[in-house]
Amino acid sequence: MGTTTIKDIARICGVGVSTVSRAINDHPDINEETKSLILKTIKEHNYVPNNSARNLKRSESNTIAVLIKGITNAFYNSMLKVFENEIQKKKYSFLLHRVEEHEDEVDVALQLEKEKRLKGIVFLGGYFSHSEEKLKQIKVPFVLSTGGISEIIDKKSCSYVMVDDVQESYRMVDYLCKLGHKKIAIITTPPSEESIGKLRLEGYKKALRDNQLPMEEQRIRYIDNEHLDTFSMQYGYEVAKELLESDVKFTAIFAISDSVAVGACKAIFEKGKRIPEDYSIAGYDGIDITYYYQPSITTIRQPVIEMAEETIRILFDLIEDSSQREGKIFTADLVVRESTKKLGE
Amino acid sequence: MGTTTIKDIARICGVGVSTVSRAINDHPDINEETKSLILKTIKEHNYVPNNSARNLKRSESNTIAVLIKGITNAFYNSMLKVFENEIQKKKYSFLLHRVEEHEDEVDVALQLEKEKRLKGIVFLGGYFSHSEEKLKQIKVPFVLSTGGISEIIDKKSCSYVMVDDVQESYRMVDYLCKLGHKKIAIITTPPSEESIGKLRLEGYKKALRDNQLPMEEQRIRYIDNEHLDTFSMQYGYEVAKELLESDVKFTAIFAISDSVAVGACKAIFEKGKRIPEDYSIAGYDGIDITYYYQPSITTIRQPVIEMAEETIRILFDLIEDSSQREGKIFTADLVVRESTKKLGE
DNA sequence: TTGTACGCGTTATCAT
DNA sequence: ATGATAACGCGTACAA
Repeated sequence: MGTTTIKDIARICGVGVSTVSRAINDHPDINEETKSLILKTIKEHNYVPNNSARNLKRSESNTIAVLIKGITNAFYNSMLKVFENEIQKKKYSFLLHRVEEHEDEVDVALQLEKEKRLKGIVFLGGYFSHSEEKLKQIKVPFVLSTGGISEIIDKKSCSYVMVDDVQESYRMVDYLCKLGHKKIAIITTPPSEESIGKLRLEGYKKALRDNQLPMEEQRIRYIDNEHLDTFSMQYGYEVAKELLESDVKFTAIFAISDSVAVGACKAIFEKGKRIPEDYSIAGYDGIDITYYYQPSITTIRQPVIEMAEETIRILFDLIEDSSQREGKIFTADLVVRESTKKLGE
Repeated sequence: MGTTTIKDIARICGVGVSTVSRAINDHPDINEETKSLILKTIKEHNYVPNNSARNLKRSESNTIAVLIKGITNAFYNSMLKVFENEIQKKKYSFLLHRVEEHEDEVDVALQLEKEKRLKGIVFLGGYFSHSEEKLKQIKVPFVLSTGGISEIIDKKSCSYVMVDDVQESYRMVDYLCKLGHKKIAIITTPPSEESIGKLRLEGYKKALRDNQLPMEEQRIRYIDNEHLDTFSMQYGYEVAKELLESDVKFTAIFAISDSVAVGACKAIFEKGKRIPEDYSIAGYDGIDITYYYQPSITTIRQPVIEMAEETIRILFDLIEDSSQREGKIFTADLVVRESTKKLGE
């Protein structure tokens, strides 16, 4: 014998398979006694229904999938908690699926949609750039959440919840300018990398321009090394170290993410310099460590909880009211902490 | 029409379904021309095979699943990378599945085993406590990796890779004792919580005993609040704050995890105290931030890469050579950094 | 090389 | 309330 199936249980109980099915799925039309008998034998024989067969037969499920690319980012966790709760509250079930870096998230979605008869999809994170044509293939409601949406995508064609990365990084750099910093370095991703770093760099450039500051290529910093995760502390450390050892002048660093900022801080401390007395440091994301780091780090905090709530709200609107697509751009907070100070004070 | 199936493709191409199937699955017995015609039409019509049907029909797959409980822990990521690579290298496919806190990981495994015809399973993290009887139900090879294995489980009955949490936390506390600290507080999980914290607390107690130091209940610190994640920075912060505001004397804190240690540091700084001059702080896990924090934090570093490699090695041994169960306990490193110092120096 | 027909394990429809 | 049976979409023996 291979694995126990519904037929085995039926045979053992001396009933038909449909009766067993009824027992499993809490159907009304079934005698309480036979039901409990069946349930008992199921336990005894360790019978586990085969999900593939169920999904195949079922014409629909109540599953919402959350596809997440680059699970590394710490703040996804708080969003996931919200998703989980809200989805459960609505009596749907929740499926978290991690998308590998090299995979195409839309392809994965398409597969899952068929395999699990999804009711809805949330795309979390990642730098979303897909042709409209491809997105059209997705037949169930979906929402793009967090993470820059490439300009390639027509925002009119799908639902999304995001912050404007260009504007928010502009906000930070502008703040540094207003503090009197004129030589602001940025630690960003290499140009070859399709990522949110592009957008944040753009905000940096725009802020310098608006503040009539020259943009020096020398102060745009990155390392092009595929073995280095560009959103890690180590990356920030390495890049900042190179910067400090060069003869490029600067009084502040804007790091593309909080983790990178932390790494940069370490490099600065190693050179015997102080923060913010010698250099001001700013991050982006608003993860826990910025509050707990010593000194605490100035950052851009995305309203992750609210964004997650809005994401799921929109998704359910789409599902239940089959309403129109809906997009929302959130404003982030500039959280001023100890790592930045007015120049010359 | 609902969704396109293999039949539709067959009809469109004017061939039989089996030919289409052969094209999809790279079977040898097929004419190159018909194959490319089929592949072309598949693309054009955006046909996506239904995985549920495939899994149902397939008697076996080449999938290795990694079940992970409490995805929060940062160092799981490095292990996952290893798993992913090694599994790919062996031409297996990799399935990551997150297990919710309230779910039973073995039940999930049992389901997945049937649904996906798994070849093997890795249980990652979590405080593993299941009856042998339950584990016996899993028919495919599996390895328990990282995370304390409850004493309930007979280690002789399954394969595992782990560090001895009792011994390693003993190592750390013993080190603190040898530095001259006689009043060492511990920030741990509440007794109600079934977790790895129990084991680390045990090591703490044993170390005090062996160093002829009295064990003061007052110095065993925790907060019993289900809304607080006990492995978070915030938890460390809150507990340390309570400790500092009590009149309990101590010169060192051993935190149950690095994140907790970071939180504790913050609380200490807020009170205007210094590390390590006023208090020594020690963590556990060896995550990135301990190196980048200011001051850098003394910790126990688990050899995660090696452990991951060993895990996958054992699993493949089990699968391919159907060899016997195998267990390995790794020794962790005591990484001495700036956050701890000899008392009175 | 290609097509037909059956079965994978389950749910749903229809009798009974 | 219960049981037989037809799908669900795919892979694969087997026949051609």
